[in-house]
Amino acid sequence: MKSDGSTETTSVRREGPKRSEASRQAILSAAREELIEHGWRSFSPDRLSRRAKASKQTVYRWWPSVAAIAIDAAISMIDEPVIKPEEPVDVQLAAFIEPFSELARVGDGAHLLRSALLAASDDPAAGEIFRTWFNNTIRKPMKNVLAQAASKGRIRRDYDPDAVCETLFGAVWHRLILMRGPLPHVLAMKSAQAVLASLRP
Amino acid sequence: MKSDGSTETTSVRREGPKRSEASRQAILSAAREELIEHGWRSFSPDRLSRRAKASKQTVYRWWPSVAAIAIDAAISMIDEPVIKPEEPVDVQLAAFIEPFSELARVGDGAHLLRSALLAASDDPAAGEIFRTWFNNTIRKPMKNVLAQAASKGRIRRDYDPDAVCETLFGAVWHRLILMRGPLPHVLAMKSAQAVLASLRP
Amino acid sequence: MKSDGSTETTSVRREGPKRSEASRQAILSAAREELIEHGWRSFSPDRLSRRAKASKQTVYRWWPSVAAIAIDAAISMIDEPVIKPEEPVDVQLAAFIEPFSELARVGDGAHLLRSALLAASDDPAAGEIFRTWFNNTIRKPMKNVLAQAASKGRIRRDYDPDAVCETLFGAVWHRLILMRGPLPHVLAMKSAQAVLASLRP
Amino acid sequence: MKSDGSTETTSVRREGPKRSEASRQAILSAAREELIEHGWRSFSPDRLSRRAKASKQTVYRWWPSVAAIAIDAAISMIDEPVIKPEEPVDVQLAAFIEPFSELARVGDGAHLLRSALLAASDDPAAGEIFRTWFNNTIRKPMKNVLAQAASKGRIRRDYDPDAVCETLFGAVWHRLILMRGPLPHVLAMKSAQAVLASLRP
DNA sequence: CGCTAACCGAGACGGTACGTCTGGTCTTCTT
DNA sequence: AAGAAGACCAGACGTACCGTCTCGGTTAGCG
Repeated sequence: MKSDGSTETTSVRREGPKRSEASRQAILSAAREELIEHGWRSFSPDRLSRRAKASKQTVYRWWPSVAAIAIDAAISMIDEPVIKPEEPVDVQLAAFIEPFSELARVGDGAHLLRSALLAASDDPAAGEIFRTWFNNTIRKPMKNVLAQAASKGRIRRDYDPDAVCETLFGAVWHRLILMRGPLPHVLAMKSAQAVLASLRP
Repeated sequence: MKSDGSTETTSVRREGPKRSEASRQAILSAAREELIEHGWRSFSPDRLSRRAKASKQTVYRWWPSVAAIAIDAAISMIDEPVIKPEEPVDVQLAAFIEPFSELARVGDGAHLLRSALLAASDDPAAGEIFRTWFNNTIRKPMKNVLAQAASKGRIRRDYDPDAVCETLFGAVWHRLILMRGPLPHVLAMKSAQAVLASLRP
Repeated sequence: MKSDGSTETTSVRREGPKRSEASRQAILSAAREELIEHGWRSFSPDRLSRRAKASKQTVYRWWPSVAAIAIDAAISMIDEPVIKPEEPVDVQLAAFIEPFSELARVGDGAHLLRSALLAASDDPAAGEIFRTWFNNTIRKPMKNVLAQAASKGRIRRDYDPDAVCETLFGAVWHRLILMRGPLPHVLAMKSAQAVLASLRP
Repeated sequence: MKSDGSTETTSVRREGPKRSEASRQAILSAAREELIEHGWRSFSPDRLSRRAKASKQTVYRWWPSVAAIAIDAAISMIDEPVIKPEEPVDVQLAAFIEPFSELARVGDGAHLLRSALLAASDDPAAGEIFRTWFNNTIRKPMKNVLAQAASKGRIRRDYDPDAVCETLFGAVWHRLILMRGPLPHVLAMKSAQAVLASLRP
């Protein structure tokens, strides 16, 4: 997630005070608490600014929408997947899901995650933020893993990488959003193995 | 959208201290329009009752929550899946997805569907309504189909029916909720075949 | 306050296509309680009919407005003044005020009286009902008393009867409506004597 | 009715986190119109804020109750009585009533006045506001006038100042609230003279 | 070292929505 | 025909929230 944008080397002179990092953190932190307590539909800038002891002006100055805050707040809690090329393919695929199920397991992480996904779905612009992040963090690396596997002959050559991604994460959304069920540790491996089973060369 | 509407012989009839079917239909119809125009987060009982020319009292009298209305409004647009036991298993499985992708293809059906899913996720009680419907309409019949297929030796005996359901519909949710992408006609068959490929005996 | 209530030997009898006296009494009685509890501005036909176990239809059928009910409910509690021609003029004049201050002294009578006066003032039509009653019960008899007194030479011949009435009851309204003060027993006599003092022949 | 209104040089200025005087005036002005058009019982914060183009929040922020607004709106239209000690006592007493009958004579002033009095009677807290104003503006100054007159031997020494006030204004209330009659110019002097007649030394 | 500009918390503003209660009307069923 | 019951549309209730605006104070860096 692009948070501050410190690359302003060109002509746009930023005179005077700079963005308060303390305020930014307070708002994101308050956002997490608010999303967990009240959910996405009742996520209100008013309560947010009150809880963060920040003025509404400050909130509106730095985020394009409340949905963007929700996504920002949640994404910053999801670790980057750690892929080790030397491991078997199923383990590598499962590694993409791990950060999600890990967050969903601790405390009210599932609620936070769900709220952010709802925000991404509700607000098209904010959804674009999420999709960009998802593409960079999940979809592209996964494509690489699959390409590698295919070149080694582990899976069929006529596989559809997007369909694989869809299937793997579809199960996550199904449990998280619709079923409000848990994301047990084994889910990642079971999904990965099922997908691979359908891709046997 | 309007299914019967045949009773409107005179101008605007009221039928006394019984629930008015005309009012119910007007509210559901207005709900569909509101969800499509404004989305779930801005789905307001105020605007709904104004559009339906119904009093808010009437809305609150007959539905436990706005989320319940959203789900009611969407579910009533989803046709029951038509399963023909004599057809191949992949066709039967695809038939469960068909009603969804069919609705998503016409007009703003996708938006309506997405809004209802958000409602189901936002409001736990309303989510229960959706889950009950999903269980009766999709999950249980699908279990029967799978059991039949297993008894005929078409698929492995150690299959997990919930995982199959999860995988099949996960792709739908992924496209509908997160990617805001289309649900092309072939998706149903492709998903069904991929799932079956992983269940080869 | 409950005037009949004795006929309720069986449960709740209904007596067909005549106006139900039981219903009328129940409504008036409930009206008194409602006016005392909630005051005029919050006097609601809804609560009234609920408390009286009468349908709103019945209320609207027999009274032209809620204000009329309030006045009806209060007036029926005010005794007719008892005038004895053989007594001194000041006693006779004071006798007109007595029923008011008597009602105001018992329980929440002052509140009931005040509410009815507000109703009479708020609703012009209902005000007319009150004025008619006041004219017949107070103003005309008082005029007779004054004419008698004048013919006996007790007061000046150029008195203005309406001004006398106005002065006597003005003090009552002042205390009752604006000051929310008590109407002590001596007030009637003091007012009467003050008025007479200004009419000495 | 509009007293200054001169500050509106630019279109509609807002002046930040201080109370907006423009808003206050708009609300009081709208309140006067609403009270005249609909009376006290139908005086609704909803319509008031709509007419004043002010938000309901703003109304509730600055007034403790709707009744308080009604009283504020009316009182601000009643001029302070102008008492000249060198004039006869009856003229001085009449001067207290003059501002009331003056307001009642112009346009719908009587309706406005009546509505405010009903508000004062309906709401005990708001009534207290009115009583405080009445005490400071009418009762205390009148006591001074009477004390002066008594010390000069114009009236009896054993007069009751509250009874005098009650009698003088009782006639006003009687006409204004109950009889819905006019407050002719002569009323003030006639009442004053009648009261004084009963106080002859 | 004072000026200026962007920052910040605070909060008033006109609006809209919340879920509940009420106002009058109407309809059905019961007596 | 009268009455109890209650559904209906309309809209008021007081509170909470929306996004915009203005205030007064603070802080950086340029002149």
